[in-house]
Amino acid sequence: MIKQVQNNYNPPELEKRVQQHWTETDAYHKTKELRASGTDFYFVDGPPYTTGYIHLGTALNKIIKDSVIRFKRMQKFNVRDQPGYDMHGLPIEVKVEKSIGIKSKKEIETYGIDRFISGCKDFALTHQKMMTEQFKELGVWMDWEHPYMTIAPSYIEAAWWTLKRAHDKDLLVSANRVISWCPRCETALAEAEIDYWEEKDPSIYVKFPLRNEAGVSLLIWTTTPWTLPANMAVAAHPDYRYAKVRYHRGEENDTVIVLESLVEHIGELEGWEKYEVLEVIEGDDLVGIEYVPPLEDEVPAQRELDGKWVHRVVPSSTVEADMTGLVHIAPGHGPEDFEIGRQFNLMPFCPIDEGGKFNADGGAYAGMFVKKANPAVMENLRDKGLMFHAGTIEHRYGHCWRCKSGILFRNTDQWYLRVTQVKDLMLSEISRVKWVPEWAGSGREYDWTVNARDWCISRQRYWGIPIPVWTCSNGHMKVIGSRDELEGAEGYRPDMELHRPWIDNVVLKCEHCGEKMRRVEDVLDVWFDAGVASWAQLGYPREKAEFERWWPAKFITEAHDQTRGWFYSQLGSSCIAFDRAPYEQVLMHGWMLDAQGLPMSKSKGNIIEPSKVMAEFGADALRFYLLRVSAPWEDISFQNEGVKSARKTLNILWNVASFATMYMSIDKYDHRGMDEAAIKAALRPEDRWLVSRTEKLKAEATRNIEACDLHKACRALEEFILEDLSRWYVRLIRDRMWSEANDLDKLAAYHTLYDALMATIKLLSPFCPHITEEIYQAMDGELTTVHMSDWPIADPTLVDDRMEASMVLMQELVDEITKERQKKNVKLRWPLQRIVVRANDQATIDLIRPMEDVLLSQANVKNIEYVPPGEEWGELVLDVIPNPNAIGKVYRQWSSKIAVMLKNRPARDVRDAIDRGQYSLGIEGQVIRIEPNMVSFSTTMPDNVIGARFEQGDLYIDFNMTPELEAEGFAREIIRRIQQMRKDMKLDVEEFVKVEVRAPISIEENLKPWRDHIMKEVRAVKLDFADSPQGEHRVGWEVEKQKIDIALTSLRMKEGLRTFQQVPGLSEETASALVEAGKRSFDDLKGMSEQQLADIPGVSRADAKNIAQHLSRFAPAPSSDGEPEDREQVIGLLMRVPRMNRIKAEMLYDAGFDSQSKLSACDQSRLREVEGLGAKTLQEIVDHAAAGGFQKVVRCKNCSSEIHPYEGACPSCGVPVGAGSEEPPQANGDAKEEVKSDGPATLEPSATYLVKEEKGERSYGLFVEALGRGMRGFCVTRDYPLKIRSKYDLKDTPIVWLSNIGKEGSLRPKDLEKLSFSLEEFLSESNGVILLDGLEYLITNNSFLTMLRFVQSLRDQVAVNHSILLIALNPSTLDPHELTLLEKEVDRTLS
RNA sequence: GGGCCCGUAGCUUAGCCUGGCUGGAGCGCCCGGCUGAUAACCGGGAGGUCAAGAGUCCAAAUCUCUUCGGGCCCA
Repeated sequence: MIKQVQNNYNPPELEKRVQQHWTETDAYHKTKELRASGTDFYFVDGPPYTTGYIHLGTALNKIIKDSVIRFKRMQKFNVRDQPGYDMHGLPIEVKVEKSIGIKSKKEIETYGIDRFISGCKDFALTHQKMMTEQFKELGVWMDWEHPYMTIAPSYIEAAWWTLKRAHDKDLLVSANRVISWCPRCETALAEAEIDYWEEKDPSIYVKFPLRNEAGVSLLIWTTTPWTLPANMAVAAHPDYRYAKVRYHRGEENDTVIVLESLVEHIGELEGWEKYEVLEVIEGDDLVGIEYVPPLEDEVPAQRELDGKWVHRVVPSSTVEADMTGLVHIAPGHGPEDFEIGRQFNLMPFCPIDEGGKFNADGGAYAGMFVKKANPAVMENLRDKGLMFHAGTIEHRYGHCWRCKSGILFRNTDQWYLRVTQVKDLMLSEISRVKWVPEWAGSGREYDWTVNARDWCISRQRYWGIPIPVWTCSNGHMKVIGSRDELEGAEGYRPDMELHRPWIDNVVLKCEHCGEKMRRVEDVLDVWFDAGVASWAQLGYPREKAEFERWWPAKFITEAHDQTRGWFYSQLGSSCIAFDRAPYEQVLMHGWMLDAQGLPMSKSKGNIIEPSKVMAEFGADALRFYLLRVSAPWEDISFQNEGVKSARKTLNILWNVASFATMYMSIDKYDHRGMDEAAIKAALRPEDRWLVSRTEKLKAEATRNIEACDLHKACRALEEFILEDLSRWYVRLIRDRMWSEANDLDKLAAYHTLYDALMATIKLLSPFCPHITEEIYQAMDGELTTVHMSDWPIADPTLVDDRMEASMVLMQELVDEITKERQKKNVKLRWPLQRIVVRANDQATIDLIRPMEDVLLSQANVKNIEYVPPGEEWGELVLDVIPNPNAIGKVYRQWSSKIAVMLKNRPARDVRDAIDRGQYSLGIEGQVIRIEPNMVSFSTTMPDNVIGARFEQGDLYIDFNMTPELEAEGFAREIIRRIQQMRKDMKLDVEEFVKVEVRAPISIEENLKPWRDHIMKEVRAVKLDFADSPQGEHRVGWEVEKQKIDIALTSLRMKEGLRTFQQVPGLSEETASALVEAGKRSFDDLKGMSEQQLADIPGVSRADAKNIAQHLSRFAPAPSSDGEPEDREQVIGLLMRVPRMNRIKAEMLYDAGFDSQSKLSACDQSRLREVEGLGAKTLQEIVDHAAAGGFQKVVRCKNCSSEIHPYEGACPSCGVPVGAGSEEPPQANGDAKEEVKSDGPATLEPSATYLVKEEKGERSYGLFVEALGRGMRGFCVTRDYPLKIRSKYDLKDTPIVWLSNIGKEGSLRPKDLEKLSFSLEEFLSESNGVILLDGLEYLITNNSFLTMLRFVQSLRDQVAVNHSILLIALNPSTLDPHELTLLEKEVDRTLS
């Protein structure tokens, strides 16, 4: 059965409910089971690093994955969806170090590696769990119970196996190379682990004197003086030209060798007075020249270095033509230097230890930290006269990604994967993989891989996968590929921890020499962990079958930074292990940036937490926003407004569902029980149109998702929901829904709407899993969850382009008519006699004809007429315009007379004749021939007809009113007013009413023929015309400048039904029997015996017993204190609570809250037991009680007499006390005094005034006058504050400017809380006068009711502390009905 | 410094591949309307140096080049 969805779309609540539904029904597992026999689809989750809370980027990542997985499942694929977590590595080590309070590797070893590793493991597991919870909140469905974790033994084994495989292929090597090194973490770092930022460093030019040519030096440049002690050579470009320059500067003169083209520039650095180029030397000729190392005295080790090329110029084409063109080479301190060193057999001399300090080889600098040695080195150079120039430079320098220490280059022994050996394979694999967007592969990934170097996979750390290499003292090594291979080894147990330090105690026996083999101490680069994910998560190599079944991955998706990360590490390790890429399709997505387009980072403080966004707008809105806003591969600059508008879209979808389910549930519509053939035959053109649109949507959404254009799919869905469904189709079928009969016409509309809505939510469900679920369930979906549905497949035979073209035309015509109506100020409620269409061609008319009904009903027009194509509309008034010049040339003397005669002839005759050739007329017996050049013609519209254009023709709209049309217009106006009043009274849609109307006699006559129609539309059982209408709710309306009073009385049948259905087990039939018998509330049943109840027709004995029991349940008071007090009095007391209405108040009374004391001491848990009481109302009661509302004595707004809390009205003048604003406004017979004078009234304290005026002159006048009497003032205004201040000379009176600009002193119109806070603060000091100008603006931005409440509360505060409130208001900006309500709340109205 | 991507209204964006009508939306702003889907919704208006410059072309937001700015990745 179709159930009505809840009234309001409240995402956080809804999403919680839906997630609970999923848990309770085991929806996730059922969905997976349903697809278990489908085609396998291997999705591999890129594992997020477990450092803590997820950020928006992580959220986006999982949202994309979840959407794709859900989509694939609906397409019947059996998707493998194991989530993963990356849990090893330096970041966690650093966090744990911090938490323990230690800083270095030595301290870790003192602390105990075992304890440290346990800490790391705890950290990783704790954060993994936290992240899982957050992913679940996003609505992501993955196999959360079975994530793959890089710390699991089977995972570690897979990494070992991969390394063994590399070893077997001779791709795993140990080598001494220069690599980046973090001196704090004392470990090697991969390029991916280095952060770069601008930093200041020395920039020095140093002279290297030539050994065999005194007085001549090579000039080199460096930013790292501390590398000079390790200098081994100088590189020159063999193809460049160098100059030997003799320069003079003051006393000093010297000769240096530099690049010829840079002489001038270098001269400027040091301010050479003059210089001469002694010789130009080809770079080639410099090669081999020997120099004296600048620090050979300080670093004695320099003298002991030997080799052919040591301290000589070497050739290198890597030298660039900048700085000096000569490069200092220290093979122990730079990768390029190392390469050159290897080429020329220079040893990589590196006098630096692991902690970044000079060792004994560092001579004079031994023990110094490298950066600290810089000044000492420079000092020494200066002393020796070798410092040519010293400055500083700002450049990008690398830092450890975790601890931010500056990196160094050291040469060390590390383990490498020889990626360079498989590079060609990797490149060809990249070309084979499908990348989205295409350039992610062909551009980025390809370029990155082209530059690939061997991958240093060893780290001198603890928390990582231990490198499975064991060596013996004779240099033999063994690589372990699985735990089985450790079987029997000393210190090995099958269930042991495979991490350090435990694994380090496993000792093997060397197969070659029998010596003990120990594990090398290093652990693996954490990037390698994730690289093996696609087979490690399948348990390979242990679980071969799983691997055969799933591998390789069909689809992966990560952000663009993974080009060098996961995309690459997977590709590399897979090419090594399996000779192919481990994935077939890669979607590269973008990053989340902040609103300014900058990356979010903790240091910038611009992090936006997904949970906060979800709490405000819901996960669905966040998901929809992120997927819709731009192409997946583009970065998203996060805008709160965007999420808000996504929410709005979903809200509209919700409204459509609410609309559909409301009527369908009332009519007990059963979609599956329909006679399809009969429905098909009954479809109206507009129904077939929606069907066509729906089929197109299915095709478009499918195509776009399959192309990974998720944004396009979302946009198509949004467009359909907003334009086709909500703005158009729902509008078209309103009248059909509202009809009472269950005829085929209505069922056809239900059927169409149902199908379209069902298709929409299925198509939307991968993106917004919650809202679609709730609607699906309400629409009586067959399955446990919407996510078990099959993906809708478009039926092209139902697409009807002609119908769509036809509808586009209808929409255009309706728009045109609406626009013209607006210009003429004729509301849509007023019917028009006819429109006339003059189409350019017959085809256009043929498009309009089938949809005439749509056009007429939507434009509220009675008839449509067509002018045959090519002709003019016959009713256009044709005028003849004589051309006196032309006439005068021929008939000079008669020309003016001819003109007059022409104008008086029937214009159509004249034109027809002219069209045939000429027109003749006679003057004084002469025949005058009028030639075509003597006249022209013009047309004008008939009276009250407006011409408009549309794409394919002209349109004439006849605005002439007839008494019949006018009557209908008035009828519709009255209907609207009554509907408004029904709404104010919060009546149920199905409730019946009695209506009394007073209208001017002419209107009354007009209305009489429409009486039945009005009654039907507003569900009235009685409609009378009376001089003084009586009823529960009375309102005076102004309709077309005529006063009309309407009074409404509810029959309260629905209310009664609802009340009686609260009795457990009471059927709807029995409840209506009670209503039939005139009973409306439990009160009406009180005192009745079981017998008396049973005597009511339709009430069985069992029912009677049931009712009696229910009544007695509420008999005892909730607590002993306080006797029940008078029902009306207590109800009156309750009615003052905001959101309260009579039903709720009665319920509370009946539930035992029947005295002032009980109410005042209201107990929340007791209140919660009262069935049918909403959380908000409950809160209002509690707040009201807490504020002493049930005891407060207030003053009458009318006569200022005291009113006690139990009094519903003023004891002296009878004016009712203002109640909660949800209560229907009580009509008030006694009109309040309206002061009609222009002079300033004397403002009385404790009063609130409403000043009705176009401009604020009077209210500001009164305000200034009050200030003049010494009162403190406070001004709230929409006007520019400086202008107001000077115009009224407000001096230092505080002014709050209502404006959206958000500057100081201004207040956004939505920020009511701030406004009321400022006002309260002002009022709390002492009494004063407040001018509130700009209420209209506040109403526009909030809502009328909110502002009414706001005014009420302000008024009450003003009354209490003898202040004055002036409200300036332009009455024309408000609905008369709203104005009335407002006037009732103030003490006096000035106009 | 290099590679890739991006730059269109105050903000978020469509259009660019494949050149051609008045550059299209949403939010925000201003004005108006509607009222049994309604703490909604609808219509209208203002707002554009298509980052800048040059080139190709009859014609450039669109193609090419240069410059500037932003992001990612590298050096």
